[in-house]
Amino acid sequence: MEILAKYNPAEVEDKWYKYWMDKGFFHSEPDERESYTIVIPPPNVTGVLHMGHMLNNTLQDVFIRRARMLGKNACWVPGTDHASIATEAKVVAKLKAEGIEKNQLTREEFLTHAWEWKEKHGGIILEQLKKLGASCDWQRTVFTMDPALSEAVIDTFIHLYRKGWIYRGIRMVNWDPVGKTAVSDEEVIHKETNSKLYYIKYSLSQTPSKKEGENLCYQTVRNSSYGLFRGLAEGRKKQQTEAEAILWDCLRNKQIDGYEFRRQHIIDEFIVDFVNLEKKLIIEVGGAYHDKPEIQQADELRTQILNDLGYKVIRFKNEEILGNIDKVIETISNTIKAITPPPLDMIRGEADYIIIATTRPETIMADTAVCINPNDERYTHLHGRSVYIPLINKEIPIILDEYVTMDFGTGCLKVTPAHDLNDYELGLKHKLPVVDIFNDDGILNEKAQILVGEDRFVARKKIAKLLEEADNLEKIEDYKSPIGYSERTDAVIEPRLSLQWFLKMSDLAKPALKDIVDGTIKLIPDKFKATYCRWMENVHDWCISRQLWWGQQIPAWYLPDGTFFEVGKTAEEAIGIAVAKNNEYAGITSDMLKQDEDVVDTWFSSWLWPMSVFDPSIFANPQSKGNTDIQYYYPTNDLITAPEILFFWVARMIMAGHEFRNDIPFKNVYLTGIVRDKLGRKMSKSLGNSPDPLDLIAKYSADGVRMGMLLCSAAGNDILFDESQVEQGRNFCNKIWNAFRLVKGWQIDNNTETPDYAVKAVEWFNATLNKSTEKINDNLDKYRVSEALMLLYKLFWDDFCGWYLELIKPAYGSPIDKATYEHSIYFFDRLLKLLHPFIPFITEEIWHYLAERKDNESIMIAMQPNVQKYDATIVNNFEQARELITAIRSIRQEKNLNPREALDLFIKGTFDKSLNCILNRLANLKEIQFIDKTYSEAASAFMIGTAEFYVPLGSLLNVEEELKKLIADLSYLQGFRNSVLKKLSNEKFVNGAPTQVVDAERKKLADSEAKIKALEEQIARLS
RNA sequence: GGGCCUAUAGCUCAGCUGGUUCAGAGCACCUGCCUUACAAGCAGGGGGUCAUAGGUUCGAAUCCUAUUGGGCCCACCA
Repeated sequence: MEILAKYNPAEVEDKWYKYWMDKGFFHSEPDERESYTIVIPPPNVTGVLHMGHMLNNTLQDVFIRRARMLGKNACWVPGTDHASIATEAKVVAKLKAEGIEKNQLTREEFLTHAWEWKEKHGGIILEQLKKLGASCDWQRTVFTMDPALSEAVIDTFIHLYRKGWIYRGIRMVNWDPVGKTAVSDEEVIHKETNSKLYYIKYSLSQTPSKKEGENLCYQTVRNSSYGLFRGLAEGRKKQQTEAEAILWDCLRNKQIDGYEFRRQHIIDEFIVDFVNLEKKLIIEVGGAYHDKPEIQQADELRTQILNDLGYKVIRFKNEEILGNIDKVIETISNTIKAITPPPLDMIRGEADYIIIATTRPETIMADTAVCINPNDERYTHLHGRSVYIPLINKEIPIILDEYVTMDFGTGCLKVTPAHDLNDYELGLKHKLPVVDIFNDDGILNEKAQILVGEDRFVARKKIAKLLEEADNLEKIEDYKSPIGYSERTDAVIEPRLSLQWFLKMSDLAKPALKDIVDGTIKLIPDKFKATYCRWMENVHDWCISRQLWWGQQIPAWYLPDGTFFEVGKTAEEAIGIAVAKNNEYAGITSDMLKQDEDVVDTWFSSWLWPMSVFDPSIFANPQSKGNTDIQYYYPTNDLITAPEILFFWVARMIMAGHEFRNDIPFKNVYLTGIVRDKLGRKMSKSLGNSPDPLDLIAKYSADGVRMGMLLCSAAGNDILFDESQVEQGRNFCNKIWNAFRLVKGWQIDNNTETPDYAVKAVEWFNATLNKSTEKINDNLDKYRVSEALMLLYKLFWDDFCGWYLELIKPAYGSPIDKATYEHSIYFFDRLLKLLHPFIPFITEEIWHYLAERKDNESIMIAMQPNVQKYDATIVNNFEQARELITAIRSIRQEKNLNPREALDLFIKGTFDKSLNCILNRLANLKEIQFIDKTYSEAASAFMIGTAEFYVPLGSLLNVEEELKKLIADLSYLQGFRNSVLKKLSNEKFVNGAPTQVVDAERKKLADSEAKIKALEEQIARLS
């Protein structure tokens, strides 16, 4: 048999993958064994493999391969997701590049293109997974738009609709103007974005012009009276509240011949109580202060100024209003009739506008109110008034709501119910109309009146200019604010009202919450539990419709006039149901009905995944037991996925599991981290910081890449990926190969007796192998994959190669005895089996060389040997010898001794004599003597545990240095002993701590004292 | 703004029930070696006040509180 000096992964990996496939080792059928099932988180059908997939799928493969080797019937179901938005976007882009617009095509034509695209590009990612070594049951490969699975989605829709959980409603949705579809909250990414805050003047009157200097002649008078007036404002307010309220009730309801009054208007810095701007009539309500002469004087001045401004002023005392309101109204009515209306442009005032701050000036045309906080004292005069939208001069009311933050912007908020979620809610509360000025692609429509046909962002720039020209733009500030972007198209999300289908979540969420709370389903790591629970407690209804073509078309039917008719799998079914409910529909025929244009959200198919991959027929009849597959494989065991989709996939699968199977979909959810680059940035195409996994495989082998990923992948923690880790993985594979070459290169001599050292080495490695296997299994059972792998790494590299093989390897050209050889092969075999789930290819390759294999054999279906009992003292004694050898090598290095020169060794204390052969072999010793007194010659002395060791060095010994070392050791030990003493002399400790701990401390004390004694003797000897 | 997680060697991280497996691993680094499996290697070595400040305890990297970094999720103040 010829073994290559250099391991050739590319060839080997392809060879064995093909072998596994040909032999059908990946395939699973239900049998009497315990099942172990994983369903793949289906990657996008048109996606390509990225580092996140690599990590995720490597982990799945490790779990699956391990389960298989533990004798379970392991089944890993692969498949792809149709990913409606992402795929449709790609197809649209591809068509566009060919000069075809989507809107030129019919639905059927478009879908033909989409399917063609899917056939061509779909499943590339699955082929890539094969390169990685994924042991998926490819015969079971599923696609979320396979006919049966699509039908399952439709059945689910119908089932939930009949249950009353799916409804249609107008909602504010996140609109993607590029994808022209609604997206779920989860698909919106909020990014801090640089924008601008526009301060826009909204006029309080239709002709807001203030001619500078016109009123200058009144300046002096005004100042004197105004100050006085303001000083009394507080007292006035209290006394008049009631009277004003009564009067306002009448005026507001246009009880005076339909004339409109405004309350607390400012005219030339005077706050007047009520004013009719059209007729320029001011009504003042007054109280007791009128008696004071200086106030009467001020009032007269005030009236005079107002008169000069063209206003007619009438006054009522509080008592008059409270006494006989009818008479008051009559007086007002008579007065107003007598007034000839002045031209509108005469109306003016100093603060004849308010300023609102907005980041979206292009939506002002859709404003239907301006909102202020009722507690905002700056604006009390605006209560009940209205303003005019600049440029289009549309009057909108000022409304009051505590929702408005007083200290943000100007404290005035423009309310645009059609284009902002909060404004929408505010609009609902205040019964405001909704004006939608955007088309579905974000272009302004005719309702905007101006800038019709412009894109929203172009309109923003243009309107700023228009506002500036009209003197309506106060200022522009730079501003950072979080903006929602579509996850799929990266377009800025436009909040938009539309008619969508929703799924009621409250009832579905309850059992799914309970499963996680009580641990029926375990999250690994469980730090995600809290987040999960909060989300499930505050779950929102799920908008399940998408304005796309690629996906499962919603089975709802509409009458020719567009009104909703009925839900049904087919038009005929819908008619049947509708007619049964209402005989009036008897005349409807299927060709009159039109199916809903929209498809369901992709997750509305993915949430069925753990069931639909096995038996998609159960959704038509949720009571059915389902086929053998689903009965055998469901619930699945582990789900390995990313925490970012915990909510919109994992949680929903749990919900669907309860709804359709009355059972959980999986027992454990292993959450991987996000793969980041060295600098901690998320790997992404746009950053270009993600290596191509296939390039990495080509460079470092699949085994190497798997190993590199796994070494740094503690569950739930993000992993900072660095190529050096993959390099380490490759180096490890190389190490295994070389170890194998060594072992396989030996000549076996049946007649040679096993040397002592080999007997000892075998004895020790056997024990240490079992001990490590136990630890590795324990870690794997707890999903500590990276730790398990690191233990294995050290077991192979350090223990097996560094010590075992070094010990037993015969001199060059000499043969090895049969027993040792066979033991070595046995160890190698066990190591390979332990390693196989992590690095499947090289282990398979070597395993086949290791012994004669039959045609159908493979390490991947071999059983993991059971851990055998081992003698811990063997491991411990060997450990002592190992430390001793290291110490001797260290002395050699320090003293610069020729490694070929043999040294003597004196031992005082406990040491397993039978290991002398090991010392001789690895430390090149002449003589090993046991003594019971401190060694008195010039020697380097050191301790391992309580045993003392001396390496005579004669004149080479540097007494001063040696002393220094010993004294340093001594002082450390003394400090250590003192701390232990302190503990032991503390009654609280002795009484309070568990006896084990106290005993351990006692032993520490005894040991340290023995050591101190020995050190003191050594120091005495040298000095 | 609300919540959660996190801070340990130059880097990436273990450290599980507070106590000799408590200060660890791998990588990187330094020194010496091309020794017949392996320089993608071998042998040896130096690195840390466990973020800061308090507290609980006989005893704290570990538990509590606060502060300060870092991250994530939710909510969006126009």
